[in-house]
Amino acid sequence: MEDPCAVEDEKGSLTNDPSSASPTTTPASAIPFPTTVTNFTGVSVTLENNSVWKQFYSCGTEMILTKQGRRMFPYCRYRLAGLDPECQYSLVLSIVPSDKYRYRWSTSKWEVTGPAEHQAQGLIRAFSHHYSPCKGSEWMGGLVSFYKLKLTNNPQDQEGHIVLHSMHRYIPRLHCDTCPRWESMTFTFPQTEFMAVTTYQNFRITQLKINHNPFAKGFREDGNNPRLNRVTTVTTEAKPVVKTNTPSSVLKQNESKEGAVDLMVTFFYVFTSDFVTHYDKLLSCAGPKTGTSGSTGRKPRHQCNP
DNA sequence: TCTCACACCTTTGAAGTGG
DNA sequence: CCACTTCAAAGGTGTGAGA
Repeated sequence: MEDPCAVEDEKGSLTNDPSSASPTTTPASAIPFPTTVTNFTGVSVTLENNSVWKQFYSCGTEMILTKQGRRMFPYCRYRLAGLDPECQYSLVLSIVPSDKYRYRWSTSKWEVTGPAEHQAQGLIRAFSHHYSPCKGSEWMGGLVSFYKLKLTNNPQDQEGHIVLHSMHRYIPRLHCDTCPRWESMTFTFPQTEFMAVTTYQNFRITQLKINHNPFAKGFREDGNNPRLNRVTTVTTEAKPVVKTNTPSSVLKQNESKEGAVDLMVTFFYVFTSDFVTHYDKLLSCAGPKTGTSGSTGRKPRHQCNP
């Protein structure tokens, strides 16, 4: 399936309705977080969809956890520079607690309710790009997207999804390791921090998700959606109607495919400090792109399904 | 707080059609 | 044989009821 977020940046301009802003939110433009991080060796990583992340961060990003696994939205998409073109690198996205607390949603803000739950050893916490390892020139030649990463709250998950605790705060970290591993670099973007939840708590986050995520298009206001009409009727006071004149229309205008090669991702397990890869099937599905098909280069579905 | 069924959506390859 | 259109399947989305 095509990268659903490929046009979100170009779209970029979520309705900036001041009247709908929560008193506790921060204007996205006022967030000083860096778009590009450069380490001491000169390697730099750019958060490609930074504008979207900033909009979500200004409201307090929430990510849904489900038993079967839910994709992140927005997801992490990077552009790398400064790598040794001939050196082999592995790219891994890990998601780590950003503090040691558990939270609850109280009317309009998050409150600490106690210490964080203990994260059991061996739980899946990282996601390796399936091109890993790959030459620096190839990593730098396109975008590195982790849109297939899924989050779950199921400790028994066997699908390779990242296991998190609901109502805890996390932050993704990009690891760039040379192969063989004699150097490791980690890049973190504070604006990608999020709260893991099983149900959205902040309705502004729901609005942002609906406006930006094409898979949630059915919840946008178009005047002909009986379900949305129902929701509007029932929750007029609590949930202002989603405005869509911008995102959905711009989305149509931006249906041209993203030029850069959008690298697929796959998963791997973390057992203590050892990474055990098991993505043979996905690798077999990661053929070259053909024709006007999407940017994932996936093979027919019946071959991809485990 | 969490799980599940649901309706609606996008994406994609296969099948069908016509030149 | 090729280009184009149509269709169905897979899978992603948030909602809302109920546990």
